[in-house]
Amino acid sequence: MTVQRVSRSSRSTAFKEVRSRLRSRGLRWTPQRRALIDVLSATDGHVTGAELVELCRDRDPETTPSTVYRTLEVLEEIGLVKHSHGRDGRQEFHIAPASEHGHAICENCGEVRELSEGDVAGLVGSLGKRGFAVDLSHLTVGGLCPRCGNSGVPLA
Amino acid sequence: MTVQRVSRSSRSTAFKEVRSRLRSRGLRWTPQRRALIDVLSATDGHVTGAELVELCRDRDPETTPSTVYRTLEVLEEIGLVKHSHGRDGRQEFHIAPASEHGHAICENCGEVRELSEGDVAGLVGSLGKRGFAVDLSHLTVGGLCPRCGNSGVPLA
DNA sequence: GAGCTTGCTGCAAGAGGTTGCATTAGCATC
DNA sequence: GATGCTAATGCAACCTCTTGCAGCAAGCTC
Ligand SMILES: [Mn+2]
Ligand SMILES: [Mn+2]
Ligand SMILES: [Zn+2]
Ligand SMILES: [Zn+2]
Repeated sequence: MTVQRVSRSSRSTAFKEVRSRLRSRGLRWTPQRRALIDVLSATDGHVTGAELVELCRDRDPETTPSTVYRTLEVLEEIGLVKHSHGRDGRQEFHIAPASEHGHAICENCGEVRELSEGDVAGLVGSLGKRGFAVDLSHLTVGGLCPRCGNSGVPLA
Repeated sequence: MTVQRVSRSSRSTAFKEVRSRLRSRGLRWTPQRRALIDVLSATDGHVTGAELVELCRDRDPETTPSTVYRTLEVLEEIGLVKHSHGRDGRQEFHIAPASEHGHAICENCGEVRELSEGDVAGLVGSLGKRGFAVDLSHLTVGGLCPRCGNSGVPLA
């Protein structure tokens, strides 16, 4: 009971924040956007665009993909989500993480691990010296994880 | 004249090499594969899958996308090409490079630069210590190049 | 609450790529 | 040169997005 009350109130707080961030840019608060934000707030980790479309359809079967994808763009502009690209290049979304980070993806089993600052410091510094400003959420590296390294036949 | 004769002969040598590499695996030498290899041998740098389909269609308007993409997979298995993923995650192909390498892509202007061993040494080492074997051709990092860093509005 | 502006939605079409399946055609053998 | 095994092709359908456009509706104003 108490738990539920807390989670409900924290969610509606999150809604108000997003709503005002949209409104301050002249953007609108619509049922479709509310539904997507609701879905996003209930997910952990990485979700693909197609998965988000499905999750929205669970609430409202009328959901249109183009609206979802366009809303995701808007939410990324206001900093609520970040996307990266999984193997095959599919989009994956995070609820805006405390810190941006890159990803390492196993090409055999699909396991995703987040990269630490230390992991990427060399690359960021090296490119930085040449004037290239790295966008951490678009730093993706494929390879084979420890479990797949000896046995697996690489896929992607 | 001399130049042309040399380039023709070096190309047909390349054909024979690929042909025998295919045959030794029980794979076949078809007109469609020959056309694609011909197209690939005439390209420099990075080409997208869709571009290759178009280039093949220039030679043979009957060209089917699925055949091209499947042939690219085969050519990658025998080591003739390597693919990586550009911004938006689209596939890009290289004629098998002397050394594998990662890519940095400007999210504003699309410029691609190849990463040196030094650029990625830290990341490869750091992941390596945790048992993750990096596939260099699937190392892509987005960001803003020197020209776009101050002015441009990021796209992808 | 009615009107108005303009952002948003839904639809249809299209781009890039993948997959299952029936048919075709390499190529090894005779 | 004909036969047969099986790999490769072409087709249709599908997946993940993306884009243009006409109509709809959020939300400001009076
Ligand atoms: Mn790939
Ligand atoms: Mn992207
Ligand atoms: Zn793995
Ligand atoms: Zn640039």
